Order: sequence, then structure tokens, then C-alpha cells
Amino acid sequence: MTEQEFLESYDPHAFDPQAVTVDVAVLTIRDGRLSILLVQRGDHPYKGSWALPGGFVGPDEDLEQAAWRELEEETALTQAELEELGVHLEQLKTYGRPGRDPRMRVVSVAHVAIGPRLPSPRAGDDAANARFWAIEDLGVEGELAVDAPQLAFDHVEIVRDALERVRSKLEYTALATSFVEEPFALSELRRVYEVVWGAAPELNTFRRKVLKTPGFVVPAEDERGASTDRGGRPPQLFRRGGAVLLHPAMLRRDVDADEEL
Amino acid sequence: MTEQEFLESYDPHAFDPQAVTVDVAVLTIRDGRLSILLVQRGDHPYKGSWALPGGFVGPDEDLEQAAWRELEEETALTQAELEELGVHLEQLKTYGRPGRDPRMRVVSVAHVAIGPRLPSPRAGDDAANARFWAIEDLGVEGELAVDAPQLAFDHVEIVRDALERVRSKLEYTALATSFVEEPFALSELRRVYEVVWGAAPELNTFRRKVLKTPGFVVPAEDERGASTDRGGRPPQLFRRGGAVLLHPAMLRRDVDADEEL
DNA sequence: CGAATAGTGTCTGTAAGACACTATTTT
DNA sequence: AAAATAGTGTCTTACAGACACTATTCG
Repeated sequence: MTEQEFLESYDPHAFDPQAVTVDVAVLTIRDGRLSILLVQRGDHPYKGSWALPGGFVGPDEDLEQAAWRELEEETALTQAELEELGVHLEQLKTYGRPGRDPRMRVVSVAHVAIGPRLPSPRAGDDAANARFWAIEDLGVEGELAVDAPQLAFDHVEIVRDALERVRSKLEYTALATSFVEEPFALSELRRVYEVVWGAAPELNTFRRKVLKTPGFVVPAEDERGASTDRGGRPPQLFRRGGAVLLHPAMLRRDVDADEEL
Repeated sequence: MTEQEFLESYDPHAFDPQAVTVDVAVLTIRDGRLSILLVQRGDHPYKGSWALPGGFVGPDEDLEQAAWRELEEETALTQAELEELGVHLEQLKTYGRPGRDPRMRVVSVAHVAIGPRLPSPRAGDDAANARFWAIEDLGVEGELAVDAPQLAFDHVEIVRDALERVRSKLEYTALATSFVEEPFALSELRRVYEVVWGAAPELNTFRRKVLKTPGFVVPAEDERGASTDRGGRPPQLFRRGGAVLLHPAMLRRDVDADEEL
């Protein structure tokens, strides 16, 4: 049998039906709080619950491409525009527990997107309701959160995994710069750590680390900071450098050694 | 079309069929070299090429469960036995590029398994040929490798990603202990780093780190090492501790800051 | 001026890098 | 004793934590 013959005799329909989707946890900082974009479901199952934006992977679409498309649809910006803003997208993990969607087998390739404050989600779109929720209002991390939205499917788990991914990537990469708009002051960058981790790295330690890591940030050309504030010395402004990995890492202070691998 | 609309109008056989598979990169150290289990394909496509062990995800099977099942099939051991040996399994990444399998759309959830020297793969099995290959004989990392096997599908990429995952996890977790059989000497553990990274951490630095990290290793009860060697002081023996994360990490010495995120 | 924000100096403690040294076994 | 392997002592350097200090702006 040649490969040609094999391909012609192959019956692709001899499989159980299953769907492959892409979900995106879009994280950003709004009003000083780490927030995530959720979409309210208009139909069963989980009608009225909130879900991560997501959808089916097109037949000729790569997984990352599908995730970018979801981002484009939610923000009404093109991938090029999103990248220009510094938006970072990466694959998180794939979720496929049987029964996670009551209708059929759905395997969801979850992604995480990090960006500076984005335009409000798809204004004037159809029925679907989309908004950013502050993580602390979601009740996914054991906090008391009154009026917390119900999350659809296993999206609580995905949100938790996304948070852990982002928190740990702040430690050993320059990812934090994706949360701020250019140009930015070091105090803004430090606030990213504070908001995402829940505790700011010590001021001087932070500045030394950022400034001594080649390519973490680069000085913005002779730009000086705001003057419309309540006073205060104007900050030096910076842009993202090309560096990605931090060596050594800037660790959170209180991490326990007996965590999951 | 939104996810909801799509799902409710979904006729499973009216759409392009797609398969979800699980692949496992089984890494271990054999004869002092980092090695990976590959299976020679007996059918088209890529007949005769070598592939990661893998297969379809059962309709009622979780992804991780399917990966364990693959491991069980390849090693003829049960999951409980594998875990007893210290085998570690984790999800790596999902690969879904259109065209990666010429037959149909195949989305592959790749996993990485780490274990001590395992029994030779499924002796007396059917036609399929399975063996461990030393990574350096694979030619996936730019080395010159004569008689390197042809790898099927996009498995070169998966192997590379698996290697990078394991190398980097040695830095910040106690994963190295999954490569050795209990009880083990610290010199064996250090050899894991040497083999996986290509360079050993400095002796004293290594010992200090391992011994001072609570729960990295625990002393084996009054056990002392081999006597059939070519002489040498017998080592103290240890077992895996419960700890998983290293704080701070034990970094490779030569990592560049401008790598991929 | 005081308040507010940005940024520095410097001391201390921890841990990594380097490498020479000691210890315990076999032949 | 020599070879082989295991393990230690110790000096130096890098860098994180702490925190008091200076700098520059606004009202």
C-alpha cells in the first residue's frame, strides 16, 4: 500500500464527535486592580453565567491564530494593533475533562493574553455582554466576594491556572512590561507587581533589578513624566527592552516549597 | 457565529472531522545519556519514521489519564507502579497546526514524562518497534548526528519543547529526583543535571543547595552505598523529599537574556 | 513651606562561584 | 601506597532586604 492509497482509503469520520475550542484569559490592570475579560452567556448551558471568551478553531487555523482571532473579535483591534500595544499571548494549558461541557466532548486550548488597558470590549456588539471583572471580585481565590459572577464550565480552574502562570512569569521574565502602556515610569511597572502579586517588591531592590538587567527596559528619549498630578518629582520614562528572561529571577517573597510541580 | 449558537446547531458529522490525540515525550537517562522513547511507525503516513508514543483520547478519558494509559502501554507497568518508581507526568503543550498530520486535522496534547531507567519498552509486542534514543543521536539540537532517525509529523518541535521544559524545570523545581532510582547518592543526582543540561553545577554549590533546601532530599535510613565499585568512599544515600519548588532557583550558568518568552 | 512622588546610599545577610582541602573506600 | 569516589572549609563576589536619606515637582 502506498501512502497515496492509504490516504484515499482513510475514513476520517470514524471518530467520536468532539470539538476543539480556544479560550483566552485576557488579563489587564483596570483601576488599579488585576482584571479579566468575561462574556455573559446568552444561552444554555450556563445561561447567564460568565465565561472566558472563546470559540471554535477553524479548520485551517492554527491554535495561536485562533486565539488571536478571539482577541481581535473582543477588542475590535487587529493583531498588528494589539502587538503594537504590547499585548502578549501564550498558550496556557489544554482542558479536556469529559463532561466539562454537558453537550459533547470539548477540548479547550486555553491561552493567556496580557495587555495594557484595552478599549472597552466590543461596544455595540450583539446580545452578548462582555466586561472586565476584577479578580478579587470573582471569588476564585478564596476571598469573600459578594455578588461574584457565576463562572461557566471549568473556567474557575482556568482562571486560577492563568493567574498562577502570570504571577510566576513576573518572577522570571520581563512580562510585567506588557501590562503598561509605553512610555512608562518605573513606579507604574512596580505597581504591576504589586497588583498582580498582591505585594510590591521592595522599592530599591526593584529598581536595581530592572535597571541592571540588560534590556528589561530602555530609557525613553528625553521624555519626562506628567505634570498634571498632585505634585511630585516627574519620573524618568522607559520603554520595553528586548530582554525576556531574568537571571536570576525576581522572586516573590513568601512562596512555599511544598507546592504543586 | 458565537460559541453558543454553534454548539446548539452542531451536527457532528457535518463538519470537518478532527482528532484529539495525546503524545508523550518519555525522558530518562540511559547509559549516561538523556534519552527519549520513540516508536517506529508501521503504517502511513511517515511509515518507517520514528514518532513519540501517542494515541487517541478515549471518549470518556481525561487528557492526563490518556497520557498515563500511553505510558502504561509502552512500559507494561500500571500507573501505580510507575508513580511508585517516581515517574513524573505533566502536560507540555498542544500542537494543532493545520496539515501537521496529512490525514486530517489532528490536535495533539503533548505531555512530558520523566522517570528513572525503565524496563525496556514493551518486549514481545506487535510489529511496532520501540526503543530509547539518546537525544544527542537524534540531531534535533543542531548536533551532527549520523544515522539519526527520521522523526514523524512535527515531533522534532515537540521534542525540542520537551527538552527545554525539562531543562528549565531542573532549575526551579526538584524534578531531577524523578530521573534517579531511590535510594540515590548526591553524585547520581548531580549527574542528572550534568546529563540534562550538558554541564554539571559546581560540586559544592550543588551539595549546599540540595542539602539546604528543606525537603529536596531526605536521608535514607542508615543506608550506605555500593561496595562493588572501583573503590571510593561510599556515599550517603537519599530519597526524594516532598519539596517541589526551589527558592531561589539553581540556575544554569550560561543562559542568555534575549530568549523566547 | 508641606505634601507628594521619584530616586539614591549604604549596611547587612544570604547564597553562589571557585577551588583547595580532607575522608573513606578498593585494589 | 595509589586510585577512585565522597564530602568539607573558606575566601570572594553578587545581589537581595531594609530603610534612611536626597531630589524635584505642585499647591
